[in-house]
Amino acid sequence: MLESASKKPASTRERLLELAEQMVLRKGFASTSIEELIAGVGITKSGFFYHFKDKNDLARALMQRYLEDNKRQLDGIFARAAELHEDPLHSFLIGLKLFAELMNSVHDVHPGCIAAAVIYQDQAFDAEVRSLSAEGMLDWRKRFRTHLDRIVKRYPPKIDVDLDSLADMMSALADGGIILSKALKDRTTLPAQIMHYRNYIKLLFEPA
Amino acid sequence: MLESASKKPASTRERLLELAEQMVLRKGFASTSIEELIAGVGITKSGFFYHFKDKNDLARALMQRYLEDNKRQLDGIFARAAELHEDPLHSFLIGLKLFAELMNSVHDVHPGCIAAAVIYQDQAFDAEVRSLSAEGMLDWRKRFRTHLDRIVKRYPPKIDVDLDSLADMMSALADGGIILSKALKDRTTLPAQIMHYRNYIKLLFEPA
DNA sequence: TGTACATCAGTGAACGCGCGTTCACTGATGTAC
DNA sequence: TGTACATCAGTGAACGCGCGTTCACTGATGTAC
Repeated sequence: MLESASKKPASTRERLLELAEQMVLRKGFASTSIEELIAGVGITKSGFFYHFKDKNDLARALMQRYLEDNKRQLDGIFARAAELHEDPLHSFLIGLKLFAELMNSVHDVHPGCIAAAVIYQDQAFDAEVRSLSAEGMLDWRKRFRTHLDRIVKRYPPKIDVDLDSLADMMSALADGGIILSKALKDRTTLPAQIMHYRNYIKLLFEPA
Repeated sequence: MLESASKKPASTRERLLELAEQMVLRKGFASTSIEELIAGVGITKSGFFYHFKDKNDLARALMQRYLEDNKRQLDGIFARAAELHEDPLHSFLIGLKLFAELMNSVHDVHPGCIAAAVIYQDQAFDAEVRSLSAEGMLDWRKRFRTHLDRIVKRYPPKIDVDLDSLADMMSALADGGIILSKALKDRTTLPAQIMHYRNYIKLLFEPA
């Protein structure tokens, strides 16, 4: 209530994107019809085509918006974690805990990851949208890899591991955890998987 | 060559399912048109409706076929692993290695998991198909949970973990690893994630 | 061994509906001089 | 301060095409007696 009072009213374009995201995550892109979308937002079809040149343009905007929100969230979490502890391993572990908590608190069941949703329908999108989703995955790799590089300088791992794939593991568990949570309608599975990643990092790097 | 010589020619129904699986994994269910499907198999549209009562019936058959193949594969792998070592932890670790190797060998890039594909388009399917995909996830949980229960009896874990979510972690990493591998067009990411799971299990249970 | 009937694996034509897209137009607001 | 023009955020009607589904029919093979 307090929050919504402080929000400025969303633009038509923003409301289109918001509703489209929900629909794409629930039904897939092809089943998300412009017709249903505009009915939900309350404009005519031509109004839609004023905002987006065609349906693929909507997909592109959706991906971009999603990736930006995503970055903002992760930046916030790990900036906060860095404030709370200066050691690279411990600040990373704190960040992962914060991430798990965030995934636990916000939603009923996590609505899903646009980048992952696109992957299973990628021939329905143009090349630009597909490469955006790949970029998103590589951004996560780079982001987590940076933490791991700092950790590995101070803490030798107990098992030799490839750091890129260890960074990727976070994406894999997030995407996989979301799928489990949607399939089983259980909001706890995603945070639980993030905490397993945290355990693995602990066991791998934390001295005995 | 040798293999294909020993194969009996696939039935029309089987060829429909095989092609439909590829198409669903590439474009999503809604974009997989009956029209394109029958063009690929070489029958008429009415021929399709002889085999499947409607499009959802195709989806149901697809899911069932996928889940059965899946079970057969995992049964084979872990039966073999049980032959190779009687200790529950070591035979599980062997099974995971075999699993990673299988995922590395078979495909160019892993084509995808039907159960995961369904999750991001679930409102396009009827309730039966959705519940089949949830059953698939629960089958994996039960399967891996059985191994973990036997392990935990002999080896106390170094960190207290919930065994259901530790079992789920394998599904999460498989689904997430597939998404990564499809997004980045890199066949190594899926087996790499399975090996990280194996590392985690080792670190968690193996005595120092 | 022949005939009658049933089942299997389809064909061919037609259906209506929803979809994405286009195009000419409009009323309200902003900007230049 | 008034007029002219431009931009913004849409409307309304029409389009054709592809889609899933239905229905009456068919030729080849299998089964009963």
